[in-house]
Amino acid sequence: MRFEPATIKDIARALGLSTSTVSRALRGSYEISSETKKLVLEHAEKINYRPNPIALSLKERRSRAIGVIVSEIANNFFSQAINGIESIAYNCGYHVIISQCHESYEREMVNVQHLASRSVDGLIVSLSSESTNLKHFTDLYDKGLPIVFFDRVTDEIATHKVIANNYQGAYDATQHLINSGCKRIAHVTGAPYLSITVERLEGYKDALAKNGIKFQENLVSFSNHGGMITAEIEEAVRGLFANKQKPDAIFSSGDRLTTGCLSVLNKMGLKINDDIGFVGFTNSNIIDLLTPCPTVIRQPAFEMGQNAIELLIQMIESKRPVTEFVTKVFETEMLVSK
Amino acid sequence: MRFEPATIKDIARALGLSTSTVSRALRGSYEISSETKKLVLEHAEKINYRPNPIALSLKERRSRAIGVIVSEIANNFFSQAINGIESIAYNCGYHVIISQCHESYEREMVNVQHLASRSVDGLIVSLSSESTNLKHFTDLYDKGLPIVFFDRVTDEIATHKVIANNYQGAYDATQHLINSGCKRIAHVTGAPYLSITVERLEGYKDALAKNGIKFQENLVSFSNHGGMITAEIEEAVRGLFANKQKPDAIFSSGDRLTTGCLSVLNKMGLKINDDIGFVGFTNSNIIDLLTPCPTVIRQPAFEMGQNAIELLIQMIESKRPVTEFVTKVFETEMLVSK
DNA sequence: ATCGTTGCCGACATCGTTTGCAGCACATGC
DNA sequence: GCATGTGCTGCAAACGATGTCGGCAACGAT
Repeated sequence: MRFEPATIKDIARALGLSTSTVSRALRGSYEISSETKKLVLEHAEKINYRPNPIALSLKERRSRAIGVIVSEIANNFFSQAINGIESIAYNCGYHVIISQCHESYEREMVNVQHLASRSVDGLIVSLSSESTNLKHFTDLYDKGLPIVFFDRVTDEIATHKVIANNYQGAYDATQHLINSGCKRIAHVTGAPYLSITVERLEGYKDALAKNGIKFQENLVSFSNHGGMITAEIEEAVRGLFANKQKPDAIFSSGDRLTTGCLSVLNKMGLKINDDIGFVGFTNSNIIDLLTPCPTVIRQPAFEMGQNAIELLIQMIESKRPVTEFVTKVFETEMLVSK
Repeated sequence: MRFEPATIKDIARALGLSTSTVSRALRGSYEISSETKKLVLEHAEKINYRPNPIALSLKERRSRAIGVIVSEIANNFFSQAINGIESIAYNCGYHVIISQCHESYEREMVNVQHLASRSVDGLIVSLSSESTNLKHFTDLYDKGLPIVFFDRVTDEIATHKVIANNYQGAYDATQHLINSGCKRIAHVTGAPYLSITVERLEGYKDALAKNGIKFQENLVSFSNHGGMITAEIEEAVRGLFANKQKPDAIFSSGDRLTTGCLSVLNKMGLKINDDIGFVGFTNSNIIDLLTPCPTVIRQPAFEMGQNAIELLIQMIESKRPVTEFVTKVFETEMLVSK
């Protein structure tokens, strides 16, 4: 079963013209008589002709498609960011191809190859938890494929980056818990190599230091799968409570980690705010339905997505190689529990 | 700035061979000497050669890409279904291109055109709220483009369909509310033309009838944007409470509608189960964090996605036109509030 | 009558890849 | 010595569209 769309040849044959004439007539070239143009346009309309973008891509060596690689779309932050990306791409005539790596290095590598070989004109990437080796990106980037990183970025590649002010968000979260009287604040976070993990950990540590609270290694728990695996979070949280001095608050660093932590605390019968302080990074839009509603740090995901694609399109459409790169930092917002 | 990957010609030139020989060597044809093969393979590896899929698509008139059109990915049901689609597509060598129509007919039409003209080999579609005219699908379908509908389907096109047992899910939901003692059960649902709306409404009505409760028009509220617009739901819910006899329960029919209703009820200060009965269709995975936790109807979204793509791939790879179509119905699951 | 111009159109190459066919060199069979 | 076979390789066409080049008519100007 095959789908056979009309081609420029069909029109040429039907009208006894050459393909070049038809092609020119369709794009309204001045060298075609208005009579012929009319004929061609009418027949094209009649047989519902659409130019084949595959042929165009081959000819023009560009696909007007851009690839997006995130760990999971079932994550409020990413789905909102993708909406932002799409909103701009759509208006600029670009198609967005979304790819999930499910926090796997292997999968990320395969997806990158797949997208690159599908001739995307550029890539927007948030790194997977497992990505320490970035060769699959540098190889392509060095050959000239434009890449913009967002959220989980890397210092190893000099290009545009779009991130949230993770440091400040984490600082604010921690300070908020301290202001609420918490003293043993645990930190549940993602894979240790990720930029977001490092930055948020910094903010957490600095807030503690500023308030004269000693940082304790055993109050930080890294989850390598970033909350994708429920059992991992459960182990992390229970591990924190196995300390001889239990934490009196948790600061969680990521959408899935936050919902995961809340689930586990719920399962353990601990009430947020009453039994234990809680602040988490999340972009969930039903977080306010929880009673009591936890304090959360929200990232402007939509705007971050928009900014990332704007930068990418700039790179793609730039005549000469881009050498000046920006790192755009968006402020986070703390929604305080009522 | 342009990305220039290595081509078969580069290999041919470097090795003093013709492109045909290189092509055959790369695919291991028996007519190429093992010596030449080795040479070609090694050089291909060295310059990191990848076949250009655009050129392949043009030649083979297929793209090994399938398009998915849903209203929004920021919807638990859809993001889970997409994960199911992806899991199978990935293993079968197909690429998934996701497209959102945001419940807009216009947008759906543009996306379909865009995908079709991008030479996708097939389409998996859940209709938008506004789609009554299906010409953009029938045109393509009649020309031979394989399409599988899921979730929101149509009778107008004879093809494979994958749906949940919406009737039974709605029936169970309503029966559950009746069993809990509710008598004036309101129904907050999506656009009236959608198959899911009709089927769920049927189930709701039949459950009422079976229990000797008279169906009342003014207890049903249709939201044309399916919960995407918060204000619309708020108006819907408040409208229901403006009846002289207020409802004592709400049955909501859709992921975003359910979370939307819960938000509005929360805002109105009404406690689920205590002040008002509630059951809703949703695939949210943090619904159990709500206290009290509402009873929900869950669809096997992942499996539905898997089934849809299996059927689509069957159609695509079938030698002769498919004439026997199945409508696969998946049972829903009711998770009763504890 | 010749030249230049203009208006209109077609032949052909191109993008990267596959594939049917042709051809060459060498070996074997008679 | 000639036909046949076989192992290997190259040529060219094709997929759909664009763009460069050149050609052909008809016209006015010389």
